[in-house]
Amino acid sequence: MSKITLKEISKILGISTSTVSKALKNYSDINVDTKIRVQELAKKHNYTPNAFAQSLRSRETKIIGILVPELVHHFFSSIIDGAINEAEKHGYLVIVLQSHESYEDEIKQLKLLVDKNIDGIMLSLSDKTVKYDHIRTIINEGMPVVLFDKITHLIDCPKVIIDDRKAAFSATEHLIKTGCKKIAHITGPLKPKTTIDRFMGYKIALETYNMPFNKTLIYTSENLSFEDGYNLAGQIMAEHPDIDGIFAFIDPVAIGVLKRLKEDKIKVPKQVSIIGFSNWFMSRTTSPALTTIDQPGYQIGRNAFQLLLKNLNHKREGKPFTSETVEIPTSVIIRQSTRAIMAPVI
Amino acid sequence: MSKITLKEISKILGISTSTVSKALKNYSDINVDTKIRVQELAKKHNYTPNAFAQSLRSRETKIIGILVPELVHHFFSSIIDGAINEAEKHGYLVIVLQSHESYEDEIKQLKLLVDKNIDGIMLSLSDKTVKYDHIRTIINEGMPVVLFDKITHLIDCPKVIIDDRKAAFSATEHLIKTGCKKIAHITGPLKPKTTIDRFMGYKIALETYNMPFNKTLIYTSENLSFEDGYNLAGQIMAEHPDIDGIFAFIDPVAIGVLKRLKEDKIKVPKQVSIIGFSNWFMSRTTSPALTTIDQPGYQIGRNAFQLLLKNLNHKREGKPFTSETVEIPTSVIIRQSTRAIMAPVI
DNA sequence: ACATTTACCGAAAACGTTTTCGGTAAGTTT
DNA sequence: AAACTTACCGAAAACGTTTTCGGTAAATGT
Repeated sequence: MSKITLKEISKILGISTSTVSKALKNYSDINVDTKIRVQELAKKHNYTPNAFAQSLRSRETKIIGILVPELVHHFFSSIIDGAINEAEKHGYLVIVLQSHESYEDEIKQLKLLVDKNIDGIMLSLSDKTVKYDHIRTIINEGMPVVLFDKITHLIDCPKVIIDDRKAAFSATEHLIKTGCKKIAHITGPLKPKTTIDRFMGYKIALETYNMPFNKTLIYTSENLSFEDGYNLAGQIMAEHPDIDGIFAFIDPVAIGVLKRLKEDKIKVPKQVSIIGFSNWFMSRTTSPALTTIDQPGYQIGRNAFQLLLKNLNHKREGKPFTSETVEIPTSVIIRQSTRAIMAPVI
Repeated sequence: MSKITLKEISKILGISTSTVSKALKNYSDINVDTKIRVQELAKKHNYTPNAFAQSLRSRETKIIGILVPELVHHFFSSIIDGAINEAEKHGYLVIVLQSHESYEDEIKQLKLLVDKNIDGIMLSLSDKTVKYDHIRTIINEGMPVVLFDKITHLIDCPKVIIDDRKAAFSATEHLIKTGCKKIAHITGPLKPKTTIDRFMGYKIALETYNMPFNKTLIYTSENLSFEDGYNLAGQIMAEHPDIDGIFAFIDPVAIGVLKRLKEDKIKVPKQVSIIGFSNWFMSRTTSPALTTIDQPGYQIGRNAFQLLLKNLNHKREGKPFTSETVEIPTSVIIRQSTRAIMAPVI
């Protein structure tokens, strides 16, 4: 019942396996009649080449790996979605792994992928990763690697990113332009680059619009959770009752804030405007719906695979790897948790 | 720079590849000194066996495939999360594919997996799938397959499910027990088994509690979207202003309903109770937070892999496949969109 | 009639591993 | 001293595919 091989076909037809192989691949030095006989028999028995044997010879699996910190996450699953679909178009399958934001796991999972001889790796770094030799080693051994979203510039390889600083600038700018005078920022765990970038975007926006930067307006959410937002909102309004804008690191936190403010009878956006980050699915379902920053995960995944593919081809052709960085634009999704724009609308 | 092989080790040490192979695998007919020499050299050069070559011999890849209708979906990504983690524990990697709810894609993706000679498949059927020969064929050719969530009993293989009917019964029962007298049900697209099961659970609950079943209280959401819920809520309240409970097929629909009722100044749960299904992440972030049914995706994934593993082993040992069905229990997550239980609490 | 081209096919090696089946040399038993 | 173990190692085949390099026979050119 199991699959037929070249050898079996050759035996049935009384010809050599080389001829069968060539007939199926339409080599020019095979008689048309022979080709037809072979191809018909192959079709009849539903011949498909044995992938192991092909890989063993070609040293290619047509499988890539993708390692993300967490899979159950709208942003990352969108990226994977984009990558899988793009990969499929080019005949590649995708193994998905998670580092669970652990440096050790990241190393372990990468080793699993390398040992399986997959063709390339798409990688988003864990928050804990601050050393990069494990990745450099892999690249030096000839494995094409593309970094996306959680990246470091200390590794020389293609990268796909969004400009967090620019996006955070836009978010803060939106609050300013809609009339906010005193804006708090809920930031994330200290180390990751995204935390710093979003904070910097916030700060630069204030400076650009000649607004004072006040350190006490920075609050930290350790877990980036709904609950964190809920609790911090209470603290913020207690310490700074005159606040009129909050820029949260990420949507769930913003939604926690929103819920708390509503419970405390603080009008959103009349008294306090709220802007989130990431455009999670649920952000359009809150009341009022949450203004936020859209991070196009699907496109990031698509682009990352395309960069990977380029290097897969380079490798096959013996060319050196590229290491370009692609920036995917973000946009402000204006909903009802911020006030209407005051400047004349075009 | 690339990986060292048995042959190269054997050349360096001046012994045969067979000896090297056996030394690394601790065969008893190899001298201890030789073993040590081989193992040290292997470690020094970071030897890892070539996976293709192993697979070619053993006919095993240690890779499984998982095919879901959509990846970007909290429920499915949780399932995949559970499957990946469980698989990893047993040395398996996971290729993820999507059918995008298309019958043709399902066939195509399954073929990709089969052609790659992966060891087994975890599958959740697309909504469009009503014929199952493509799956039966795969199983008959010896591929271990496990069905989960979107299943059919017309295929003889292991299955992991939740009892939708029972869960829907509990949901409706909860509304009844908290005092609802006239309950509408928003159902999904007609064909899928889940739609029918949840509808049946609703209906049976009504009958059980001697409440009339009224056909006009059944509304259909084609897209199972937030927007559908939003719009249907308006329709429902217009046609049945005296309704006091709504059981929605799935959380986003319920949240759409919630938002609309709030906009229409209808008190939830005072005037109308709402219960959803699936316990999406966002359901605890709404105000009032949504009462819903928890479907433990992670556990489903875990269990499905365990069943698959059992058959992977059976296959290796030449035993026939099992075909047990595991039911994962659901639970009602009581939040604020339904009233407090009236009966004495135990 | 001989030389040369063309058309077609197959042997063989290679990818890297695993395992069976001997085989040799040393040591042990009668 | 002959027979027999034991300890250790290697040759070889197998998994299935791909591609190079000839090789043979027929067809064509002088």
